[in-house]
Amino acid sequence: MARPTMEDVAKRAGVSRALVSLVMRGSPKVSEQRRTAVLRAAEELGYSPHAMARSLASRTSTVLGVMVSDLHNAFFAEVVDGLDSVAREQGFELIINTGGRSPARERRALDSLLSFRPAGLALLSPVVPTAAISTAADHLPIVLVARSSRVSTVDTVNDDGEQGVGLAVDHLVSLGHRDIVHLDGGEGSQAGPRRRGYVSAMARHGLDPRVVDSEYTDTAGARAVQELRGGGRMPTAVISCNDFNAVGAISALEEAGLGVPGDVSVVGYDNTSLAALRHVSLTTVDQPRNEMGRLAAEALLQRVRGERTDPVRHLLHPSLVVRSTTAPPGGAS
Amino acid sequence: MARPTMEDVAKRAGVSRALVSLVMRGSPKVSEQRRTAVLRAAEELGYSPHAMARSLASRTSTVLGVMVSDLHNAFFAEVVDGLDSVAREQGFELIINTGGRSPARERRALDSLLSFRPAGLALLSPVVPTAAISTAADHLPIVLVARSSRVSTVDTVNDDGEQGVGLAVDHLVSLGHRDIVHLDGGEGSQAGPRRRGYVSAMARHGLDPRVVDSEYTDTAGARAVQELRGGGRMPTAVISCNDFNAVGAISALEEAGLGVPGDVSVVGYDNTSLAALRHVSLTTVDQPRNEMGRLAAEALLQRVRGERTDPVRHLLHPSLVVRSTTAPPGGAS
DNA sequence: TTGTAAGCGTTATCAC
DNA sequence: GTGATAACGCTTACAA
Repeated sequence: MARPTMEDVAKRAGVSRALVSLVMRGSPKVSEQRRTAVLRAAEELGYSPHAMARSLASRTSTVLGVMVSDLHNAFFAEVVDGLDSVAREQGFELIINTGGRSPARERRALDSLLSFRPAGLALLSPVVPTAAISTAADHLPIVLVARSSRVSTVDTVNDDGEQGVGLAVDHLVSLGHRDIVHLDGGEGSQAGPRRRGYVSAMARHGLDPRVVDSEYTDTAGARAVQELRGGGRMPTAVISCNDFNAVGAISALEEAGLGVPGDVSVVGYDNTSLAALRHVSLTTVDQPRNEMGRLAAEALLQRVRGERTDPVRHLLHPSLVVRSTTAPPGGAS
Repeated sequence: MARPTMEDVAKRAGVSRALVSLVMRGSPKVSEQRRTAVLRAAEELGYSPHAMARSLASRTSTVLGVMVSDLHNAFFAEVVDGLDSVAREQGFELIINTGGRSPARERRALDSLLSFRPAGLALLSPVVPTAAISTAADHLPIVLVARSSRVSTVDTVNDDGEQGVGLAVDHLVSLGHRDIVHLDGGEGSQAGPRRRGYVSAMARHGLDPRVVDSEYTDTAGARAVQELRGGGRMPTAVISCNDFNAVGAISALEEAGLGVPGDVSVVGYDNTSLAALRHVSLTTVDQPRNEMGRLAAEALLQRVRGERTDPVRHLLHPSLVVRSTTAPPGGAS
């Protein structure tokens, strides 16, 4: 059960521990003969280097910590993919931990990650208080994804939610819609910019904004539509705060006998895999998630290498993906 | 930037390093006075213990490694939740890594996890070769989730796919269906048991099985339905290998002008959050994912504590969740 | 090119 | 109760 150590390999190869260390790290100043001897001994013993001991001795780390606030949301999976590919390219590896969208669990996840002394930390849509983040930022580089912050020592990567919802409004207006409602994300992350984007885009087109309180879930989307029906005037188009909400809205509309997009057009946000399902085929706003992950990793590694100390704030351009849930108002179903 | 060490805390509190260590580990044999002094010093310095150094010195680990084959599949998120809660209860923490369903990436993820010398390893639906797994199993406890294995040194946790699909067949037969097709998962994990369950359940009811090759994606499900239409006889019911496949099948059926469940009933597998969306409302087979995670963690920790060396093979009972995509054949749409 | 020796931050074993 | 001191597995000057 006990794993072999460098000492074991050294003994078997008849060399010193230090030499094994050099071979393991691919140093050029080792004779070919010794190198193969060491490598063979390691192979025979099934030796693999002890990352923790290495990091302890070298006072360096090749680990980036990632805190994913919610593993259930596929949004983060692609951000992690982006982080992973850049990290790997540059010789770093990821360790992931999850916060379950609870500040308490997130705090523990953060501490756990920190206890491994990673070179840097990426927090994906964290809900922990800013204070905890800025304290941690005193000790290592931190990048926030899908959460903005004014802390001057952390980098941030976000999509421009204002612009994204603006694209959705423009699209609907160009189709001829004038009565467009926004189903709001409430306290949810990034809900603010999306709402602001809606309001200002409507104003730009000289239209009256109508915001209905809702949340980032499909039942909330359905409920919002029911409220809308109770309230009297039905809009010709709905812009949801995210894809889940949009799907809930669609099913409530259909239950009410309203066709999508025949009677009401619906636009989502995030372009999750759900939106791409042919059964759903939702027009939605795409965030460049993979790119966000890549930029986050790069921001982290720049700081790790000491290339930069000023904070960087990436604001990426979202794009509209037109599918089958939007059409001119009053068109055939 | 450099983090404070135990030495720093000791100095500030005016005690020895060993005493700080005792306090950090909550030893009872420390005077109340010194304890609070140490704790305060640690707080002021922002000290947090160095997990790697601790593990190195104590020759123990309180870390469980988790390799998630595919972060995009929400199935695993709940398994991780189960693992996490048990691990936490027993004073362990998780570090997660992802394999992206590629054997090469998975190997790297495995090595990375191993390099932290965790107390045990949970592999969620891994695709790495058995050899790699059994080699690793020589050095630490390993549990496989959603992947069976005959390796005598690893534990496994699976749902009984045969039984699960049997439930689906029974349900459809009790509704009056006799012409039931299975859309097969091909090489996918757990596709074999599901197919066998279908065949034997059909035989039990004296019905002819009909298996159509497919895959675990919605486009594959749609394609299989198109083949079925081209082939002539349409069944009255379809059992998909998983929920994604089922949703694809539904949309292809609807595009063909066939109502679900009016003309054709559809059953999925996994009870993912997708199936629960009201817009989908899919009848499906539920795996007790959280429970699977909990059992996996418990199996691991039993071995870690040396309480057991014989392998354990958990085979959990799935259950049927009846929603809106199944009805008697020939019924109204 | 190779070996020796001194750490890295912690725990464990003793004495006091 | 408290404090030295020797590990843990590895890296890294520095010497040889």
